Amino acid sequence: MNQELPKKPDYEKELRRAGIRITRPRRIIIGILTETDDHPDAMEIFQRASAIDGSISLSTVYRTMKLLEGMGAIHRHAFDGTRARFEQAGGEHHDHLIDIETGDVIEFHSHRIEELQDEIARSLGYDIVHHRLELYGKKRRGR
Amino acid sequence: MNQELPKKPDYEKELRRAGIRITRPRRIIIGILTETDDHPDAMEIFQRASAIDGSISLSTVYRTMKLLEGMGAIHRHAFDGTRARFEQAGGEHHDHLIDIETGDVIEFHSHRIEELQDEIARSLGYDIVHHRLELYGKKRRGR
DNA sequence: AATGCAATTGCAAATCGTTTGCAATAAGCA
DNA sequence: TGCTTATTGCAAACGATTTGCAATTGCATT
Repeated sequence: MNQELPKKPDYEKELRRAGIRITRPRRIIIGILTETDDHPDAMEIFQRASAIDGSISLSTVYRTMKLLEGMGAIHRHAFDGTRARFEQAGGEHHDHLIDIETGDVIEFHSHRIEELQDEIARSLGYDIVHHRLELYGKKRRGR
Repeated sequence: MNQELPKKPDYEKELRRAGIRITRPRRIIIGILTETDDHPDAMEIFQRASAIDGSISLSTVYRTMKLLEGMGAIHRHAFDGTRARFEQAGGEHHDHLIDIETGDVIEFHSHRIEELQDEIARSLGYDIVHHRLELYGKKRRGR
Protein backbone atom coordinates (compact mmCIF):
# COMPACT_ATOMS: atom_id res chain seq x y z
CA MET A 1 0.00 0.00 0.00
CA ASN A 2 2.92 2.18 0.71
CA GLN A 3 5.48 0.85 -1.67
CA GLU A 4 5.34 2.60 -5.00
CA LEU A 5 7.02 0.98 -7.92
CA PRO A 6 10.66 1.66 -7.04
CA LYS A 7 11.26 2.90 -10.55
CA LYS A 8 14.11 5.36 -10.63
CA PRO A 9 14.12 6.80 -14.13
CA ASP A 10 17.34 8.16 -15.50
CA TYR A 11 16.47 11.81 -15.67
CA GLU A 12 19.96 12.81 -16.65
CA LYS A 13 19.70 10.83 -19.82
CA GLU A 14 16.30 12.31 -20.54
CA LEU A 15 17.53 15.80 -19.89
CA ARG A 16 20.53 15.39 -22.09
CA ARG A 17 18.33 13.99 -24.82
CA ALA A 18 16.24 17.15 -24.55
CA GLY A 19 19.37 19.24 -24.95
CA ILE A 20 19.30 20.41 -21.38
CA ARG A 21 22.50 20.75 -19.42
CA ILE A 22 23.18 18.68 -16.42
CA THR A 23 24.48 21.02 -13.84
CA ARG A 24 25.56 20.39 -10.32
CA PRO A 25 22.46 22.00 -8.79
CA ARG A 26 20.18 20.06 -11.07
CA ARG A 27 21.90 16.81 -10.33
CA ILE A 28 21.51 17.40 -6.61
CA ILE A 29 17.87 18.42 -6.82
CA ILE A 30 16.99 15.49 -9.01
CA GLY A 31 18.78 13.20 -6.60
CA ILE A 32 16.66 14.51 -3.76
CA LEU A 33 13.49 14.07 -5.74
CA THR A 34 14.21 10.51 -6.75
CA GLU A 35 15.20 9.46 -3.28
CA THR A 36 12.28 10.89 -1.37
CA ASP A 37 8.87 9.39 -1.38
CA ASP A 38 7.03 12.20 0.34
CA HIS A 39 5.68 15.43 -1.14
CA PRO A 40 8.18 18.17 -0.31
CA ASP A 41 7.68 21.83 -1.12
CA ALA A 42 10.27 24.06 -2.73
CA MET A 43 11.64 25.24 0.60
CA GLU A 44 12.14 21.71 1.85
CA ILE A 45 13.89 20.73 -1.34
CA PHE A 46 15.99 23.85 -1.07
CA GLN A 47 17.02 22.97 2.47
CA ARG A 48 17.89 19.40 1.64
CA ALA A 49 19.85 20.63 -1.34
CA SER A 50 21.62 23.27 0.71
CA ALA A 51 22.82 20.59 3.07
CA ILE A 52 24.64 19.03 0.14
CA ASP A 53 25.78 22.21 -1.54
CA GLY A 54 25.35 25.43 0.36
CA SER A 55 25.59 27.55 -2.75
CA ILE A 56 22.37 26.37 -4.34
CA SER A 57 19.70 29.04 -4.48
CA LEU A 58 15.99 28.86 -3.98
CA SER A 59 15.49 30.35 -7.42
CA THR A 60 17.27 27.41 -8.93
CA VAL A 61 15.05 25.03 -7.04
CA TYR A 62 12.00 26.74 -8.42
CA ARG A 63 13.43 26.87 -11.90
CA THR A 64 14.31 23.22 -11.79
CA MET A 65 10.89 22.25 -10.55
CA LYS A 66 9.35 24.13 -13.43
CA LEU A 67 11.70 22.45 -15.85
CA LEU A 68 10.94 18.98 -14.53
CA GLU A 69 7.26 19.70 -14.41
CA GLY A 70 7.39 20.76 -18.04
CA MET A 71 9.09 17.49 -18.90
CA GLY A 72 6.40 15.65 -17.05
CA ALA A 73 8.93 14.29 -14.58
CA ILE A 74 7.18 15.66 -11.54
CA HIS A 75 3.71 16.75 -10.55
CA ARG A 76 2.93 19.96 -8.74
CA HIS A 77 0.18 19.92 -6.13
CA ALA A 78 -1.54 22.85 -4.50
CA PHE A 79 -2.97 21.31 -1.39
CA ASP A 80 -4.59 23.45 1.26
CA GLY A 81 -2.08 25.77 2.75
CA THR A 82 0.20 27.89 0.75
CA ARG A 83 3.28 26.39 -0.80
CA ALA A 84 3.09 23.99 -3.70
CA ARG A 85 4.31 20.48 -3.08
CA PHE A 86 5.95 18.19 -5.58
CA GLU A 87 6.23 14.51 -6.25
CA GLN A 88 7.98 12.58 -8.96
CA ALA A 89 5.72 11.42 -11.71
CA GLY A 90 6.01 8.01 -13.19
CA GLY A 91 3.96 6.04 -10.74
CA GLU A 92 0.36 5.13 -11.23
CA HIS A 93 -2.14 7.94 -11.20
CA HIS A 94 -3.50 8.54 -7.73
CA ASP A 95 -5.30 11.04 -5.58
CA HIS A 96 -4.42 12.25 -2.11
CA LEU A 97 -5.66 12.08 1.42
CA ILE A 98 -4.05 14.82 3.48
CA ASP A 99 -3.80 14.52 7.24
CA ILE A 100 -4.83 17.99 8.35
CA GLU A 101 -3.03 17.57 11.65
CA THR A 102 0.35 16.47 10.40
CA GLY A 103 0.39 17.39 6.74
CA ASP A 104 1.09 13.78 5.85
CA VAL A 105 -0.07 12.75 2.42
CA ILE A 106 -1.47 9.33 1.71
CA GLU A 107 -1.98 8.24 -1.86
CA PHE A 108 -4.96 6.27 -3.01
CA HIS A 109 -6.78 5.46 -6.17
CA SER A 110 -10.34 4.59 -7.01
CA HIS A 111 -11.12 3.41 -10.45
CA ARG A 112 -14.80 3.65 -9.62
CA ILE A 113 -14.57 7.33 -8.68
CA GLU A 114 -12.75 8.16 -11.88
CA GLU A 115 -15.43 6.40 -13.87
CA LEU A 116 -18.09 8.41 -12.16
CA GLN A 117 -16.17 11.61 -12.81
CA ASP A 118 -16.02 10.86 -16.50
CA GLU A 119 -19.67 10.05 -16.52
CA ILE A 120 -20.56 13.33 -14.85
CA ALA A 121 -18.36 15.42 -17.11
CA ARG A 122 -19.73 13.70 -20.17
CA SER A 123 -23.29 14.31 -19.07
CA LEU A 124 -22.46 18.00 -18.70
CA GLY A 125 -20.95 18.11 -22.16
CA TYR A 126 -17.33 18.21 -21.11
CA ASP A 127 -14.18 16.18 -21.51
CA ILE A 128 -12.02 16.07 -18.42
CA VAL A 129 -8.52 17.35 -18.99
CA HIS A 130 -7.43 16.77 -15.45
CA HIS A 131 -8.97 16.60 -12.04
CA ARG A 132 -8.16 17.12 -8.46
CA LEU A 133 -9.51 14.98 -5.68
CA GLU A 134 -8.20 15.64 -2.23
CA LEU A 135 -9.59 14.32 0.99
CA TYR A 136 -8.67 16.24 4.12
CA GLY A 137 -9.09 14.28 7.29
CA LYS A 138 -7.83 13.40 10.68
CA LYS A 139 -6.72 10.05 11.90
CA ARG A 140 -9.52 8.16 13.53
CA ARG A 141 -8.31 7.78 17.07
CA GLY A 142 -9.25 5.53 19.89
CA ARG A 143 -11.71 2.82 19.11
CA MET B 1 -29.90 21.45 -12.67
CA ASN B 2 -28.93 25.04 -12.78
CA GLN B 3 -31.42 26.57 -10.44
CA GLU B 4 -30.22 26.60 -6.89
CA LEU B 5 -32.72 27.10 -4.20
CA PRO B 6 -33.35 30.83 -4.57
CA LYS B 7 -32.90 31.26 -0.85
CA LYS B 8 -31.70 34.73 -0.05
CA PRO B 9 -30.86 34.63 3.64
CA ASP B 10 -31.01 37.81 5.62
CA TYR B 11 -27.34 38.29 6.34
CA GLU B 12 -27.91 41.65 7.92
CA LYS B 13 -30.01 40.12 10.60
CA GLU B 14 -27.47 37.41 11.18
CA LEU B 15 -24.67 39.90 11.35
CA ARG B 16 -26.49 42.09 13.79
CA ARG B 17 -27.28 39.08 15.91
CA ALA B 18 -23.57 38.34 16.01
CA GLY B 19 -22.92 41.87 17.19
CA ILE B 20 -21.38 42.91 13.93
CA ARG B 21 -22.03 46.33 12.49
CA ILE B 22 -23.79 46.74 9.22
CA THR B 23 -21.81 49.26 7.32
CA ARG B 24 -22.33 50.67 3.90
CA PRO B 25 -19.46 48.70 2.33
CA ARG B 26 -20.66 45.50 3.90
CA ARG B 27 -24.18 46.04 2.75
CA ILE B 28 -23.00 46.60 -0.78
CA ILE B 29 -20.69 43.59 -0.83
CA ILE B 30 -23.34 41.33 0.62
CA GLY B 31 -25.77 42.60 -1.96
CA ILE B 32 -23.38 41.66 -4.73
CA LEU B 33 -22.85 38.23 -3.27
CA THR B 34 -26.50 37.45 -2.89
CA GLU B 35 -27.36 38.62 -6.34
CA THR B 36 -24.69 36.81 -8.29
CA ASP B 37 -24.73 33.12 -8.98
CA ASP B 38 -21.24 32.79 -10.36
CA HIS B 39 -17.99 32.43 -8.44
CA PRO B 40 -16.33 35.85 -8.43
CA ASP B 41 -12.90 36.53 -6.99
CA ALA B 42 -12.06 39.41 -4.67
CA MET B 43 -11.07 41.70 -7.51
CA GLU B 44 -14.31 41.14 -9.35
CA ILE B 45 -16.30 41.79 -6.23
CA PHE B 46 -14.24 44.89 -5.63
CA GLN B 47 -14.95 46.17 -9.11
CA ARG B 48 -18.65 45.53 -8.90
CA ALA B 49 -18.70 47.21 -5.51
CA SER B 50 -16.69 50.16 -6.77
CA ALA B 51 -19.27 50.74 -9.44
CA ILE B 52 -21.79 51.30 -6.67
CA ASP B 53 -19.56 53.17 -4.28
CA GLY B 54 -16.18 54.27 -5.54
CA SER B 55 -14.77 54.67 -2.08
CA ILE B 56 -14.83 51.00 -1.15
CA SER B 57 -11.38 49.50 -0.82
CA LEU B 58 -10.08 46.13 -1.82
CA SER B 59 -9.00 45.56 1.77
CA THR B 60 -12.55 45.86 2.89
CA VAL B 61 -13.62 43.34 0.31
CA TYR B 62 -11.06 40.89 1.62
CA ARG B 63 -11.97 41.60 5.20
CA THR B 64 -15.63 41.14 4.48
CA MET B 65 -15.02 37.89 2.67
CA LYS B 66 -13.12 36.60 5.65
CA LEU B 67 -15.88 37.71 7.95
CA LEU B 68 -18.57 36.03 5.92
CA GLU B 69 -16.48 32.93 5.50
CA GLY B 70 -16.04 32.76 9.24
CA MET B 71 -19.80 32.99 9.65
CA GLY B 72 -20.20 30.21 7.17
CA ALA B 73 -22.08 32.51 4.82
CA ILE B 74 -19.74 31.96 1.90
CA HIS B 75 -17.27 29.36 0.71
CA ARG B 76 -13.81 30.13 -0.52
CA HIS B 77 -12.44 28.07 -3.38
CA ALA B 78 -8.87 27.83 -4.61
CA PHE B 79 -9.32 26.55 -8.11
CA ASP B 80 -6.38 26.30 -10.45
CA GLY B 81 -5.04 29.70 -11.16
CA THR B 82 -4.26 32.17 -8.51
CA ARG B 83 -7.01 34.18 -6.93
CA ALA B 84 -9.51 32.62 -4.59
CA ARG B 85 -13.10 32.61 -5.74
CA PHE B 86 -16.16 32.84 -3.56
CA GLU B 87 -19.72 31.67 -3.58
CA GLN B 88 -22.51 32.08 -1.12
CA ALA B 89 -23.07 29.09 1.08
CA GLY B 90 -26.51 27.84 1.88
CA GLY B 91 -27.18 25.71 -1.13
CA GLU B 92 -26.70 21.99 -1.25
CA HIS B 93 -23.16 20.72 -1.04
CA HIS B 94 -21.65 20.34 -4.45
CA ASP B 95 -18.38 20.01 -6.31
CA HIS B 96 -17.17 21.90 -9.36
CA LEU B 97 -16.37 21.38 -12.98
CA ILE B 98 -14.22 24.22 -14.25
CA ASP B 99 -14.12 25.06 -17.94
CA ILE B 100 -10.41 25.55 -18.49
CA GLU B 101 -11.04 27.68 -21.53
CA THR B 102 -13.51 30.15 -20.11
CA GLY B 103 -13.16 29.82 -16.36
CA ASP B 104 -16.84 29.01 -16.10
CA VAL B 105 -17.79 26.93 -13.12
CA ILE B 106 -20.47 24.28 -13.24
CA GLU B 107 -21.73 22.75 -10.06
CA PHE B 108 -22.53 19.10 -9.69
CA HIS B 109 -23.00 16.55 -7.00
CA SER B 110 -22.55 12.82 -6.81
CA HIS B 111 -23.78 11.01 -3.78
CA ARG B 112 -22.05 7.90 -5.01
CA ILE B 113 -18.67 9.58 -5.20
CA GLU B 114 -19.01 10.92 -1.68
CA GLU B 115 -19.85 7.46 -0.43
CA LEU B 116 -16.76 6.08 -2.06
CA GLN B 117 -14.66 8.85 -0.57
CA ASP B 118 -15.88 8.01 2.90
CA GLU B 119 -15.22 4.38 2.29
CA ILE B 120 -11.68 5.05 1.18
CA ALA B 121 -10.89 7.37 4.06
CA ARG B 122 -12.33 4.92 6.52
CA SER B 123 -10.26 2.10 5.12
CA LEU B 124 -7.16 4.24 5.56
CA GLY B 125 -8.07 4.99 9.15
CA TYR B 126 -9.24 8.54 8.62
CA ASP B 127 -12.35 10.62 9.04
CA ILE B 128 -12.89 13.15 6.30
CA VAL B 129 -13.12 16.71 7.55
CA HIS B 130 -13.62 18.19 4.13
CA HIS B 131 -12.75 17.35 0.59
CA ARG B 132 -12.12 18.95 -2.71
CA LEU B 133 -13.19 17.51 -5.98
CA GLU B 134 -12.62 19.60 -9.04
CA LEU B 135 -12.89 18.49 -12.62
CA TYR B 136 -11.08 20.61 -15.18
CA GLY B 137 -12.30 20.14 -18.68
CA LYS B 138 -13.14 21.61 -22.01
CA LYS B 139 -16.47 21.68 -23.67
CA ARG B 140 -16.92 18.74 -25.97
CA ARG B 141 -17.29 20.36 -29.33
CA GLY B 142 -18.48 19.22 -32.67
CA ARG B 143 -20.09 15.79 -32.76
C1' DA C 1 43.83 20.34 -21.91
C1' DA C 2 42.57 25.03 -23.63
C1' DT C 3 38.72 27.87 -26.10
C1' DG C 4 34.28 29.86 -26.84
C1' DC C 5 29.63 30.66 -26.35
C1' DA C 6 25.14 29.82 -24.96
C1' DA C 7 22.74 27.87 -21.01
C1' DT C 8 22.46 28.32 -16.20
C1' DT C 9 23.21 30.27 -11.78
C1' DG C 10 22.91 33.35 -7.59
C1' DC C 11 21.39 37.52 -6.07
C1' DA C 12 18.40 41.07 -5.44
C1' DA C 13 14.52 43.21 -6.94
C1' DA C 14 9.90 42.56 -8.83
C1' DT C 15 5.18 40.30 -8.91
C1' DC C 16 0.79 38.72 -7.35
C1' DG C 17 -2.69 37.87 -4.24
C1' DT C 18 -3.75 38.79 0.32
C1' DT C 19 -3.10 40.72 4.99
C1' DT C 20 -2.11 44.24 8.40
C1' DG C 21 -0.89 48.68 11.16
C1' DC C 22 -2.64 52.97 11.83
C1' DA C 23 -5.01 57.17 12.04
C1' DA C 24 -9.47 58.87 10.42
C1' DT C 25 -14.45 57.81 10.16
C1' DA C 26 -18.84 55.99 11.05
C1' DA C 27 -22.41 52.59 13.52
C1' DG C 28 -25.59 52.37 16.83
C1' DC C 29 -26.54 52.40 21.82
C1' DA C 30 -27.09 55.73 25.80
C1' DT D 1 -26.98 64.36 19.77
C1' DG D 2 -22.78 62.44 21.88
C1' DC D 3 -19.78 58.70 22.83
C1' DT D 4 -17.30 54.56 22.43
C1' DT D 5 -15.72 51.20 19.57
C1' DA D 6 -15.88 48.75 15.33
C1' DT D 7 -14.72 49.52 10.75
C1' DT D 8 -12.60 51.79 6.97
C1' DG D 9 -9.08 53.41 3.43
C1' DC D 10 -4.47 53.79 2.61
C1' DA D 11 -0.02 52.36 2.25
C1' DA D 12 3.20 49.32 3.70
C1' DA D 13 4.11 44.39 4.84
C1' DC D 14 3.75 39.60 3.56
C1' DG D 15 4.74 34.92 1.65
C1' DA D 16 5.30 32.27 -2.36
C1' DT D 17 7.12 32.43 -6.70
C1' DT D 18 9.26 34.67 -10.70
C1' DT D 19 12.50 37.52 -13.16
C1' DG D 20 16.48 40.74 -14.87
C1' DC D 21 21.13 40.74 -15.04
C1' DA D 22 25.88 40.07 -14.72
C1' DA D 23 28.93 36.34 -13.42
C1' DT D 24 29.69 31.42 -13.95
C1' DT D 25 29.68 26.93 -15.90
C1' DG D 26 28.56 22.96 -19.03
C1' DC D 27 30.11 20.99 -22.82
C1' DA D 28 30.84 20.74 -27.78
C1' DT D 29 35.16 22.06 -30.28
C1' DT D 30 39.71 22.57 -31.12
